[in-house]
Amino acid sequence: MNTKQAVTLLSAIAQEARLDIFRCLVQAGPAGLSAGVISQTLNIPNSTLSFHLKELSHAGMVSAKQESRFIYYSANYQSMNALLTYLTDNCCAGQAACCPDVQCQPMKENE
Amino acid sequence: MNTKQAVTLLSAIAQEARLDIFRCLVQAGPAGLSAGVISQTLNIPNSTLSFHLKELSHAGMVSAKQESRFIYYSANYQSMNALLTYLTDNCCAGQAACCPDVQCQPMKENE
DNA sequence: ACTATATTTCCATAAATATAGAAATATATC
DNA sequence: GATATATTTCTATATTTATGGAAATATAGT
Repeated sequence: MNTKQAVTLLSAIAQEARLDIFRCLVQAGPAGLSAGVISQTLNIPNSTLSFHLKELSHAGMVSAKQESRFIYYSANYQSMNALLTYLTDNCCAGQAACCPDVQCQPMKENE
Repeated sequence: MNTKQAVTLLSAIAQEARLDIFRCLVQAGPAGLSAGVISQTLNIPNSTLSFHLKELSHAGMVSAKQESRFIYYSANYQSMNALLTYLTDNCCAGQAACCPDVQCQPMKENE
């Protein structure tokens, strides 16, 4: 991971519609969601959604998989993880007193 | 943390100059660096740097502390951590098979 | 090949963002 | 109060990004 790559990934999710889309997909798990379902869930017009999905997948933040007429989009967890690692690498000048223990949290019932 | 707040933080670092600045500060630790040192280190003109520092601090990604003629900027680790947590919350539909163990890594000698 | 559904591309417009020189402001020292 | 240093604000310009309707493309079933 280098600065440019990280900026590409960050830019992809640094936008309200796309962050919503991304988080939807993160929570949906590896199976992903079709474009239509995302459009309905988040109330985003098709053409706008398509633009954002293209941005996300071009950046490598989500993956697309065609299945008959549907295209299933899913979060690219590898990219997400690489990005998080990049941001926290070597932090705090060795003081190790400032970083969280970020780990995958299984979804809770009430969320 | 909500979508808008997260987008604000992400937008702050989703830009090459600002990501460089931010990582510089992350690695510098809580003491931070003065604007002048950052300017020289990264070779960014004063006015441009000032613009980016304002973006970063306005977003809450860095903190500023005046000390005599100097202004010391430091990474806001709390914001960083909240952001990372927000991105990984409830991920993978409970499969818990996709997330990293992101933790503060003390700086290694050769870096 | 006709029809329905899913998604994307095209397009024009609107809005936000990045850049850096020059001038202004703030603080410190003599 | 004059001078030097640190940083910001002002300004204009250039560039990138977001939006959504309409048309186009792709896939599937009849």
